[in-house]
Parts: sequence; C-alpha cells; structure tokens
Amino acid sequence: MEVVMKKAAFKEEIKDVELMGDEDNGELRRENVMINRDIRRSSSPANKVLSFSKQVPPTISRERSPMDNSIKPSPADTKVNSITQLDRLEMTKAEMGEVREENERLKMILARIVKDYQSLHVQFLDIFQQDQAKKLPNDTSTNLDDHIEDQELVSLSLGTSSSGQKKEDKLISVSKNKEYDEPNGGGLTLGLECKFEGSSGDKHEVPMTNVSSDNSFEEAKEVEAGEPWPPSKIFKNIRSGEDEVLQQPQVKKARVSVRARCDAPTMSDGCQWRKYGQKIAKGNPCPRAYYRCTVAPGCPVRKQVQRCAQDTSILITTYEGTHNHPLPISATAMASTTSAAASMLMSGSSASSPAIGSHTAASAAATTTLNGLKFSLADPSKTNQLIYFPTPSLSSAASHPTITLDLTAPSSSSSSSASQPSFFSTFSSNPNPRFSPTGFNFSTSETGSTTATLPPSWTSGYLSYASPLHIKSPIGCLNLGSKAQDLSYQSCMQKIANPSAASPGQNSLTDTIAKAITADPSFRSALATAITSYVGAQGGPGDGRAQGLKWGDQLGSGGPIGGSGCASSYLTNSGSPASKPGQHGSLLLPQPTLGFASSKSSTSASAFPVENMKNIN
DNA sequence: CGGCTTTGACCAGCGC
DNA sequence: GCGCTGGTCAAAGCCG
Repeated sequence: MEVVMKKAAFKEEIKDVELMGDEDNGELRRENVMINRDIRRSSSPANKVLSFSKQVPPTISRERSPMDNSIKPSPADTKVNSITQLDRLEMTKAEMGEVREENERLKMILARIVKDYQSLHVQFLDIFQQDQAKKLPNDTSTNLDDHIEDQELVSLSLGTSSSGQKKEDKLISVSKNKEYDEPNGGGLTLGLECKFEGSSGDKHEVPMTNVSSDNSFEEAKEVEAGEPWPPSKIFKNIRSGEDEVLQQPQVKKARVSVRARCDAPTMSDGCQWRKYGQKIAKGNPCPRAYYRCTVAPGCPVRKQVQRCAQDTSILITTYEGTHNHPLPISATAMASTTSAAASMLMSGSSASSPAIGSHTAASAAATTTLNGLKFSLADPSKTNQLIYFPTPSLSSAASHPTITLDLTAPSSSSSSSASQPSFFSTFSSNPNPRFSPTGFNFSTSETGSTTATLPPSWTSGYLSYASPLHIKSPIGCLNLGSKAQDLSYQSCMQKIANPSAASPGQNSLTDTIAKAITADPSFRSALATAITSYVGAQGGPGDGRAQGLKWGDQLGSGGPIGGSGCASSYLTNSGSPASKPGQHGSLLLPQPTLGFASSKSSTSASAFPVENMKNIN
C-alpha cells in the first residue's frame, strides 16, 4: 500500500514537474528567443535604431527614421541626434549585459528544473522497481527473476577486480537506471543526518529508515584476521539504549571494523577512549587493545584495536555499541560509516538470515532495504550477488554480524590483482545462519578474490553528496543526497590512497562506474552513507546534516590531518607528520576526517566540532 | 592528585 | 567436563 501510494505521489510529482518543466521550458524558450532577438538587434549596427525603438517612443524613432522625409533634421538636430545615439549605444551595451545575465539565470533555472524532474523520475522508477520486486516471489529459479535480477543488479566489480574475478562475481549492484547520469538526490537523505539526542539521550535516532530494530551499532569482527569476536558478552555490558537487544536477543549487535593503514597506535575517530585491557589474540602476535568510550560515563561503546597479522601497517579498529551521547563531528563521520554499514548488515542479516542459513530455494537473493537502498543478500553460487558469503572457515564464534570497512590500500605483495586502491564491499557470513559476519570493505584487500572490487577510478573522481545528483566532472562526480553537500570525496580519496592511481586512461572507466553508481539511487544511498561517514559531516550540533565538505583538497594538501598519524598511508599517503604521542594536530581539522591519530590524541578529540554519533548505534 | 595505561587474574562461551 | 579463547576487571604504576 505504501509503495502504491508513494508511486501515485511520485507520479503526481513527476507530472507536476513535467508540466512545470514544459511550461517553464516554453516560457523560458520564448523569453530566450525574445532576449536573443533583442541582443541580435542591439548588436547589429544596422538595427540599432530598431532596437532603440523598443525603448524609445515611436515619435523619436520616427524622427530618426530615414524614411521619413517630411522631417529633415537640421545640422543642430543631427548633432543632438548623434549624441543621443551614443547614449543609446551605451544603454544598449548595459542592456545586453543584463540580458545575458538574465539568460544565464534562466538557463540555470531550466537546468534545475530538468534535474528535479529527473530526480523525481528516478525515485519513481526506484519505487516502482521495489514494488515490482515485492510482487515477485523470492524463488529465483524462474527466468523472470533472473531477468529482473540482472536488471537491478549491476556489477561494480570493474577495474581492479582480481584476475580470477569474473563478471559473475558482482557483489555490488545498482539498479538498471543507468541511463540517468543525473540521478536524483532530492529524496535521498541517505540517513546521514546525525541527530542529537538532546536531553533524552535514550533515543538514538538512526537516520536509516529501514534499519532493523536493532539500531545499535556494533563492530565488525576482524574478518581478515580470522579472529571471530566472542559472542554476546557485550550485551551484558551494553544496556543503556539497547532495548533492541532485548527485543531481538537472538541477533547479535553488528560490529563494524575499519581497516586502515596506520602507523599510529590507534585511529583517531573523534571519540575519547580509555584503554581497559589488552590481549594477545590467537593467531596474531600483535596484541589487541580494548578501549571504552569515555566521552560520557556509561557509554557502552567499545572498540578494539589490533594490527593485522599479515600487514602490521594495517590497523584494524572495531567498534561496538551505541553511543548515548553527542559526539564530535569527526566521531560522527566514523559513526555514520559504521552506522550505515551496521545498519546495512543488520537489516540484511535479519532479512536474509533464513536464506543465508538454509540456502533454500529462496536463498538466491534476499533484498535488504536500508534507507531506501537495496542490498541483496544473494546466494554465493548465483551471479549478480551483492553480498558475498565468505569462507566457512570463519569460526562460529563469529556470531556477531560484522562489517568491515577496508581503507587499506592494496598491498603490492598481497593483493593479487588490485594494483590500485579501491573500494570494494565484502559481505560475508559464516555458516552460522543467525549471525553472519559481514565484511564491507571499501578497498582492496588480500581477500579481494572473494570480494567485489570497485575500480580504482573510484578514487580518482569527484564524489559529492548534494542535491541533485549529477555528474559534475568527467571523472565522475556523484552527487548523492539531498543536502547541500559537496564532498570532493573521490579526489580526496585518490590523494589519500594513491596519488598516482588516477591515470587518464582510467577516466572512461571512471565514467562508466560513476554512471553505474549514480544510476541506482539505492546504491547511491548506500555508497553515500558509507562514504559520507568517512568524509564526515560538517554540520554543527543539532544540525545533523553532513554539509558541504571539501576536505579532499585539504587532505591532499597535507593539512593538519597530518596530525592524525594513523591511516596515513591512506588518508595522507605521505609521510604525514606521524602522530606523535600527545600530538593532537589532527583535531584541528574542521572537516571530519577519518582522523587517525595516536591513541593519545583521542583524548583531545573533543576539539572537533561536536556532532552526534549515535546513529552509529 | 586525577586520569590513564599496563598487566595479570578472572569469567564466560564454545568446541571437543 | 575440560581446555581454549576472547573479553573484562581491577590493582599497580606512570604521567602530566
């Protein structure tokens, strides 16, 4: 019913926009014709008098008309007339300028109207598709389903996919609306707004519309390290604002782990953490540190920090729990990412758990809707999978749904195919049908063979979250969301990840990918959510909106982010001033970043503009 | 002196 | 039931 109503509403909207657009187009065209005609007349010496006639009373024109022989101007009159003509010429020039400006304005208005229309159209199509998908049985055995799936799922496994990766390994899919280079952004809020709890800290508002009841955000298991998180012990400690846990005791809270190259002991995520333990985990000589959020007493959020056994330069930070307090903006950035990932995971796992576990006939593809995004949990054996189910080798202890955000640049030695830093998503699950560890990797990794890999061009473009969605640059600007956000994310990421990654030859690929991404509002939303999380929001407290951020340049310029020593290889990609103990330079960054800094710097994270991070939960 | 880190002990879950 | 492992606690020490 809702979908039908939405459809109807969108149809109305689209009709309105169409009508308005047509009307406006007609009016604008007429206006432009008139204006251009005037301009032509004005600019043509022969027609100068005619153009004046528009402003000058007919009597005057007639006075100067050469055809009017009855009035012969005297020499004095001629002199006066010439002076008058000079004045009029000046007036014409000024008028031309105004006309040009007006013309430009009209053009912009027209473009905006067209964009709006396209946005609405995309939204309508998306809703229509969702409606259609609902009507269709889950049984994908039919060709019809396959066809629809093919339509809706478009692989983004372009570019740096591993050699062994086939097209069938598509993990990330976008809808078929590829034809829209200017997908809508108007309706895609992406759920990136971080709302402050205000006085009632209990309510954790999660922007995600379709997040499962478990809004709380948990950290992903360290999939790569193969170290499953222990089960639900956390629940005992996390109570405040964790009602959802009680509601769904069988579902463990999602965890989100972030992999990033970092020299610093920890990543500075804008939060204040206190170390409360350290363990040597099995299979990893590097100790695992346990941190507890100290921003507010009783905050249940914890994080674990451990270096990757294979590559000690990679720092794996796993977040778990729900903040019950406002957070710095930088924390919001991370929170948004993790929240989005966790929400995706949670909603996906809950929606698809049966399919995952049983691999029944209906397991071919379960669709998870997150904030309007559709993330399909698909059977690994099928093509067009959005979510990849990794090896069962993950121990059953991996009872937590997990998402891994991988920001690590590909290791030349370990990465088989990806020679460029890239994003990819890894959705994984263990045999445990209930809690599928899920990886959401935004980069290449050693496990890239089992993950969808986005092309390196991702890092070479311009990705902005703004409305409307459109390609802004040949490299591929993704304008996501409805907010006046302008994030030069890709350029930033490129600088961060690999300055040399963006080669001219990749532009076409980038375009293709950008188009593919922008074609699907759902994926845009997901992508935007995840990316925005990293990019962060600039909005102040109370203004949860991620606002126009342009931190790519700053990142690239080796700005104060250097203070955040961590993930330097990715975010600064240079010998950024490695964070020294006690160095808090990164905290001066106005723009949210994946500020990676030493653990000590975290204590000063409050220097960041405060923004709510609770949507992580 | 307060806050934080360190570190060994303790507890709980899970597999065998 | 036992051992292994992950996670947490809390005392001791360190630091600003």
